[in-house]
Amino acid sequence: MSPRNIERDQQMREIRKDHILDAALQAMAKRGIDSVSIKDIAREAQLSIGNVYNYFNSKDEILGEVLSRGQIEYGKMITSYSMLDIDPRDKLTEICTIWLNTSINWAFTIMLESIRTNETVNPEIREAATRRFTENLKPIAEIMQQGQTANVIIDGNTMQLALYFVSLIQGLTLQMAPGYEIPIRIEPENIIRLFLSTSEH
Amino acid sequence: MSPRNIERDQQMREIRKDHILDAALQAMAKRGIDSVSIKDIAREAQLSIGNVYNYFNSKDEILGEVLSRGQIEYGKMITSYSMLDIDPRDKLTEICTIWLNTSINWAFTIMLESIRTNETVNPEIREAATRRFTENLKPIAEIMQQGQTANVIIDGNTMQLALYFVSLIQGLTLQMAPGYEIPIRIEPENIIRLFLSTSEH
Amino acid sequence: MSPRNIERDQQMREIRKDHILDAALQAMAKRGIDSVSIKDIAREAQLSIGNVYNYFNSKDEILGEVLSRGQIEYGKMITSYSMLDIDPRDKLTEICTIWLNTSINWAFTIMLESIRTNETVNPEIREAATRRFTENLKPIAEIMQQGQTANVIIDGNTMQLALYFVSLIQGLTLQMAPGYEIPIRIEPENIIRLFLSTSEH
Amino acid sequence: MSPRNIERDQQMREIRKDHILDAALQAMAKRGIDSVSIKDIAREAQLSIGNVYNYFNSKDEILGEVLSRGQIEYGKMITSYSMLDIDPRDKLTEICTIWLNTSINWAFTIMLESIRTNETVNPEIREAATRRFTENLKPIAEIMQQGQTANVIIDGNTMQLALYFVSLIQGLTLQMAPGYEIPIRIEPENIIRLFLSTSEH
DNA sequence: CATGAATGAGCTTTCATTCAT
DNA sequence: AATGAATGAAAGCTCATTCAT
Repeated sequence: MSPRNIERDQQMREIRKDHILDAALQAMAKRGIDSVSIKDIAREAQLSIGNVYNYFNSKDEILGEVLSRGQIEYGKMITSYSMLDIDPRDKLTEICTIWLNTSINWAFTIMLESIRTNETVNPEIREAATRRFTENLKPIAEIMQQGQTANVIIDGNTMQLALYFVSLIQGLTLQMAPGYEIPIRIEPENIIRLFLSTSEH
Repeated sequence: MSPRNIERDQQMREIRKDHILDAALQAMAKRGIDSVSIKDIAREAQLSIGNVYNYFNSKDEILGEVLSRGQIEYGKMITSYSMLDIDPRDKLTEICTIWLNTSINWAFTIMLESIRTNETVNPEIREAATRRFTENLKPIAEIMQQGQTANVIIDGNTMQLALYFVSLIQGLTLQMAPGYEIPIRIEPENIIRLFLSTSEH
Repeated sequence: MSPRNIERDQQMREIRKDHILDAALQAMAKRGIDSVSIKDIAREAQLSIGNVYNYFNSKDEILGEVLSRGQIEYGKMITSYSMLDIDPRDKLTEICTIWLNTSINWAFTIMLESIRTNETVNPEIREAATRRFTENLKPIAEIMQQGQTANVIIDGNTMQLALYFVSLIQGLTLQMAPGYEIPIRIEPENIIRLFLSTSEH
Repeated sequence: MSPRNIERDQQMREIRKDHILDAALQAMAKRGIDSVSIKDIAREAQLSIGNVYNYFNSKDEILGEVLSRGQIEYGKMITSYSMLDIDPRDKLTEICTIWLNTSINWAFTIMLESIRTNETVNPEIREAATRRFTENLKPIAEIMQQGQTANVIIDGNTMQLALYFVSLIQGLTLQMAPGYEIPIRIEPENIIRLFLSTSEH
C-alpha cells in the first residue's frame, strides 16, 4: 500500500521482464529466430504462456525488445571504448574481438534483418531498430576520426568507414552461425589492418 | 501414342520451373525469406498452390533451388572476372558494383543464412549451400592473388582476404534491404581501397 | 467403320478396363487400400492419369469394380466346387486352402468393409457389394447341405453355417495381411474339422 | 504460485483425453476408420481442432490409443472370464455374446487391420497393436485348455483354436458394421457348438 | 484416345493470442 | 499475478478430377 511497495513492484516487474528477454534470447539461439515460439520462450523462462503476456503484449514486442536491448548494450560498449584514452587501433581490435567471440551475436544480425523486412511487425518497432543501428555507427565513426587524427586510420568519410567496418563484422558473424564450418580463420588483427593507413602497413 | 510433343513439354516444364523460381525470389524480396509462403510464391507466379507442387516437392526444395541458382550464377560471374586480363583492382570494383547494384542480392544473403541455420531443412540442401559458398570464395582469392603478384593488393592469406571481402559486401547488402534507409553512401571504390596495398594508398 | 471394328473396339476397351483393374489391385496390395491414389493405379497400369478416366468415371468406381470382379470370380469358383461330385468335406478344404493361399485376398476383405462403411461411395456400389456377398454364401450353404445329407457336416441352418465358415476365413485373411507375424500355424484341415459332425470327430 | 488446483487439473486432463478417445471411436464408427478426420473427431468431442492437439500429438496417436484402450479392456474381460470357476463352454458363449452385442466392436477389428497395414503409422504403434492381439489369444487358449481337460472342447492346439475362435468372431463383427443387412441370424450358441468335442454334439 | 498441367477442396498440424479460473 | 485450456487462422501439402492440347 505504501509508495515503497509500488516502487518495488515496478522493480520486480522490470526484473521479470528482463528475465523473459534473457530467456527469449536463449530460446532463439536454440531454436532459431523464426522458429522460436512463445511456448519455447515461456518454457525457457519457466513461466506459463499466459503469464508471459502479462509482461509483453505480443511476440513481436518481445523480439523487438530483445533486439533493442542488444543494440543499446552494444551502443554502450562501443561508446565507452570510443571515450577511452588508448590507441584507436586497439579500440577497433577490441570491439571486433568481443563481437566475434560472443557466440550469440549472429542472432542479433539476423534479428535485425528479420524484424526490418517483416511487414507484419509494428512499423514503429522496425523504424526504431533501424534508427538505433544508424545511431550506433557514430561511436565507431568517432574512433575512425580519432585514428585519422593520429594518422593511423585510412582517410575518408568516417561514417562510411564505420558502416564498412560494422557491415564486415556483421557479415562475418553470419558465417559463424551454427551449422556452418567455413574452413578459414577469422583474425581480428587482419580485419583491422584493412582500415589502417599507408604508413602503418 | 501421345498427341503431345514430349520434347517441347520438357522444355516448357523447365521454363515453368524457372518461372516459379523467379517468382519465389520476388516473393521473398517482398515478404522476407522466413515469412514467404507457398501461397505468396504461387500468387507471384500466377499459379495455383497445388500446381506449384507439380514442379517442386516442397517449399524447402524451392528455397534451396533459388539459392543454388543464385550461387551458381554468382560463381560464374566472378570466375569469368577472375580470368579476365585486366587490373585486379578493377575486377574487384566491378564485382562489388554489380553485386551491390542488384537490388535482390540482399535476399540471397539472408537465404543462405536462413537455410543454413534452419534445422528442419534437408541436411543435403544445407550442406550444398555451404559448400558452394566456400567454393565461390576461390575465384575471389585468385583475384587477390593476382593483385598481390602485381603488388597492388594488401598481403596476407588470400582466402582470408576473400572471406573478408565477401562478408563486407554481404553485410552491406543487408543494409540495403527494403525498409531501411541508412543515410550513408556506399561507394565501391572506397570499399576496394581497403584491400589495396601500401604503395597504392 | 464396319460393325466388326466397332465390336473389336468394344473388346479392346474391355481388355484395357481389365488391365486397369488388375493394376489397381496390384497398387492396392502395394500401397494399402486407403492410401492408393489414381496416380499409383495409372503408374501401375502404365497409363496417364487422364487416360484412366477415359475408362472409369471415378476412383470409387474402380475400387467398386475391383471388388465386384473379385466377388464374381470367387462366386464362380465356389459355385463350380458346389457342383462337383466329390466329398463335401474336400470341397470345403479346397476352398479354404485356395482362399487362404491367395496372398491378395485379405485386400478384398478390407475393400468390402471399406466400401461398405464409406458414406461418400455411391450407395448403389455399396449395396451391390453387400448383395453379392450374401449371394456368395449360397453355394457354401449348398455344400453344407450336401455334407449334412451325407451325415458328415454338423447339423444346423446351412446359411448360418456358411456365414460362420466365410467369416472365419475372412477373419483369418486379416491376420495374414502384410506386417503381421502371428506365430501360429493356420491349417485348413483343422478349420474344416470345426464343421464336421459328431461321428466324424 | 498457481491459482489452479494442479491435481484436479491433471484429473480433468485425463478425463478429457478419455472423452476425446470416446469421441474418436464414435467418429470412426460413423465415418469409417480411414476416412475419419481430426475435424470429425473434434466435432464429435465438441472441441476445436486445435484443442484436440493439446491432448494428443497426432491423429495416429489418437487412433493408436483408441485401439490400445480397446485391446486392453478386451484383454481384461477375457482374462477375468478365463479365471472364473464355471463351465468353459459358458465362458466362450459369454465372451462371444458380449463381443458381438457391443455394436462398436467391428470398428476395432478394422482399426487393428488398418493400423497394421498402414506404413505411415509409427512402427512402434503397429508393433504394439500386433503384440497385444497375440497376447490376447492366450486367455482364450487357456479356456480352450480348460475345456479340453473337461472333455467338452474339441482337441487340437489351443492357440490355434483360440485364433480360429477370435478370427471367426472378428469376421462376424465385420458383417455387423452399419450399412450391411445380412439377413442371417448370428447365434453365439451355434458358434460355440463348432468348438465342442464329439461327445457333446 | 492420350497426356499431364492445372485446379480447388480438403487434409494434418502449428501457434499467437485470449480468457475463465 | 498465474495458469494452461481453448480458439481460429494460417501454414504446408495431397489428391481426385477436369481440360486444353
